[in-house]
Amino acid sequence: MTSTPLADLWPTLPGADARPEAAYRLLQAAAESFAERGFHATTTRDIATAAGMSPAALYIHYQSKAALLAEISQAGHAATLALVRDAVAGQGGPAERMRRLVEQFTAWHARARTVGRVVNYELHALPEDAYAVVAALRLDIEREVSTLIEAGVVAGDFQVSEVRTAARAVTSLGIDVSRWYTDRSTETPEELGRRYGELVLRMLGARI
Amino acid sequence: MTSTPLADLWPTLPGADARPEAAYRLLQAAAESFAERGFHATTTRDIATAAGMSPAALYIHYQSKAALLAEISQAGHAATLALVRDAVAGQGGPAERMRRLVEQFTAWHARARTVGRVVNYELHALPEDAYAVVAALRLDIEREVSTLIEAGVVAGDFQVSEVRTAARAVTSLGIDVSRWYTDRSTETPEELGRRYGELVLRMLGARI
DNA sequence: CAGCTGACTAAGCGCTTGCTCAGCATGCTG
DNA sequence: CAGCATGCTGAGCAAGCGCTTAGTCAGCTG
Repeated sequence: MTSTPLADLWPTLPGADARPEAAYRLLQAAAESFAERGFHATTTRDIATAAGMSPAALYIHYQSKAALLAEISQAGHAATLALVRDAVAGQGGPAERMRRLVEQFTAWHARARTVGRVVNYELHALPEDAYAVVAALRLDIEREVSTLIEAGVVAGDFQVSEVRTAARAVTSLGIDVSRWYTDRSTETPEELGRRYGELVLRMLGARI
Repeated sequence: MTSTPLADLWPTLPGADARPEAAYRLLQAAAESFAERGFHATTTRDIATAAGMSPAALYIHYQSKAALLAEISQAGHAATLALVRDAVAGQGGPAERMRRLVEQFTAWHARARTVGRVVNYELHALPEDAYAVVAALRLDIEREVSTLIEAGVVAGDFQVSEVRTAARAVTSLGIDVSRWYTDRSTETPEELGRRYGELVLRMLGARI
């Protein structure tokens, strides 16, 4: 039904963070429904039915419909930030690290487009406190990208006149992938990542 | 309250297409509310109140809440396609025309971000027939951009390995502007357009 | 001035929404 | 085996939804 690797985001095996399998099924159902129809067009009956239970069962595992959204959004943002930090702190010069960042950032937004849509396009539906957490994570992501571009400029590897605008363009390209990428897209997430990596390096005026 | 040039999209002066001022106020209120909260989170009471009338008055001017969305979406898409066609058919070589296209496409998505958000992020809420119209317009936009890139490649002005991917990236950059651009953005729409024009030309490997 | 029209409102209908609650089955614990 | 916690369901409540209806009123027409 979905190709989203939701399993990557939440532990399902027994352990400290383990939760009932039913709670996991609810997360999955909620993410798919939020991504397809949007938060407000999704009913608790939709989610519960897709997870194979009655609407009342949802409230045993989560406080509210919004709590499900908050959980998905926070986990998705945390995963994205981790991915970005990993690339920025990686080996090689600024150009090499930027290429890896874009490849992985892009591939993630294609592969995990279901969660990606919730992460990027359902922010306005978040309760205020969850929004604050998520907004901070988004700022961190943007800052990591800016820092890497700055490093490339200082090293003479990039030629960029406005670092903030360039950082916006880089993250923007990746984020928007979650909007348009579909099952029917001919490029694999990894292929798309490589091509976008190439385009971004040229955009930043990298000497290759 | 809003900086969106909604007035550009619908004739308000007396004439063949003129409509009561109240109908125009409803469009404006609906566009702002759909952009801020999304179609499903917007109530007919929200729209009517913002337009300074009772909920029932909405139905004198429009058949349904969805009809308002369809009108906004179709007018917005038509305006964007016109803008793109204008740039593609303009004077100069492929690079010069591409620069103008990106400048104007980007500036439009910043300036008309309210309508832009409805256009790009409320597609799923459109009735089926309106969606079909709009989907065709979106395909035309993508095709126009692809055609221009193709022309640049043939002329030896661009160096692009995958025309479709490059076209996606170009339109994607512009569309996503309507998501993140706000009143508080330091760049004017025109400044942003010029900077994005520069970035895109480099991305396409243009000899400048 | 009567007759009519178009723009509008107050009231509310039928339905769906998020969420609650009393009760039931299952399986673990002493 | 009693006692109890856990995970769940069926029924349903209060609130809010899109939209309709009956009726008001200003302003134009003959």
